[in-house]
Amino acid sequence: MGYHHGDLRAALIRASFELLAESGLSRFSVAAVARRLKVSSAAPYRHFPDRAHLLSAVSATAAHDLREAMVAAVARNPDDGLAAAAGAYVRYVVGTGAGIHVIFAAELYEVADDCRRDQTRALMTTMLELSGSDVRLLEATLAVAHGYSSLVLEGFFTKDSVDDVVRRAADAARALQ
Amino acid sequence: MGYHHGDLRAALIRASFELLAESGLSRFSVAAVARRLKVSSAAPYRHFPDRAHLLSAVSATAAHDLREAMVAAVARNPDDGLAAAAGAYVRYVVGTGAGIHVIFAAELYEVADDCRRDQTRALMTTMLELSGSDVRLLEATLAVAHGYSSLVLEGFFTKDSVDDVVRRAADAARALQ
DNA sequence: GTCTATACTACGATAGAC
DNA sequence: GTCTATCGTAGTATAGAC
Repeated sequence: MGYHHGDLRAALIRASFELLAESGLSRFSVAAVARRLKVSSAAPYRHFPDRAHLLSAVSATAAHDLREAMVAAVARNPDDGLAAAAGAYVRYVVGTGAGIHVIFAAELYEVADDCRRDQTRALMTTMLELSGSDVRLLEATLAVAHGYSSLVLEGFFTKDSVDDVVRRAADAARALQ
Repeated sequence: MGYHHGDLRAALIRASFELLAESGLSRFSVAAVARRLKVSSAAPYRHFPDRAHLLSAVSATAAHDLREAMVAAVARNPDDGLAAAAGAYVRYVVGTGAGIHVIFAAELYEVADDCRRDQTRALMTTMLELSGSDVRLLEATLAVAHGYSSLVLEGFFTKDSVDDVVRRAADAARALQ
């Protein structure tokens, strides 16, 4: 194949995101990621011991980026933080396909990965702070945001722009308070 | 194998539900359903031309049963219909694993199946009526119900009883109105 | 660090016997 | 209507060459 990367590890994570955005978690595979990068199907195993650990690295990155997106959205809307965060969640997940079903995927439960643990904890902590430490409000807001994201990814809102859906999700989140 | 069924077709649909409830759509396969019923992996293909058509029959059954569950819940709570329906959605989906991600699965889009089409249309019509033909309210309520269901199936509420989660989902749905 | 090649598993689907 | 047997495909993962 004769293709060399400066940093295949990082490229694998990037390509994983592309695959998730295009086809979702159900179609994610190490082989498909390798194909996308035009490396052999064995190459990824030099950087990740197995499929679950690659997915774990994706989860950690998604948790980090999602948290950043939410924090930025709150900073832009200080009076409407939680709703803005819900909107940011929808925008991020619709764009990347990497929502809580990836970040907290059941197949990752027994994968020990300190980086992922740190990023997911930081994400949860931030979300809890945004909810004023109201766990019930947090879960309801997360349900709305995840629900809207899923409806988009499932193909329910084919003619609606992402901006519209983000707005409606934020409206729904606001109504919960 | 030497095992004979009176009605393998119906048994396949039932076993598919068991599989969905235990392992979710991602682990669903014709082979696994056949194993569960102790018939050969070829037997299902006498009753369904392919995997998608079996899943389509499951989708039709789920749409029918879910609609019935929602209608019954509304009848028990005439003053609080939409929230009760949202609670019934969560209860049904948590129990069966067959929510909108199964009923409206993308892999079924090009499967022609009049039965499924009728059942999914009836389900959507009923839900729209419950929302007073307010499409925005319907989508928000569905997002909440689907969101809570997903959080349960994803393992977020491990120590909470289903009844509790159903109540909280109904509370959240009520807040949207 | 990447390749080629391969073993193993699982699934979808079909052919032909009974 | 179900079986056994089989083919094709795809994915996970490993061994060994370079």
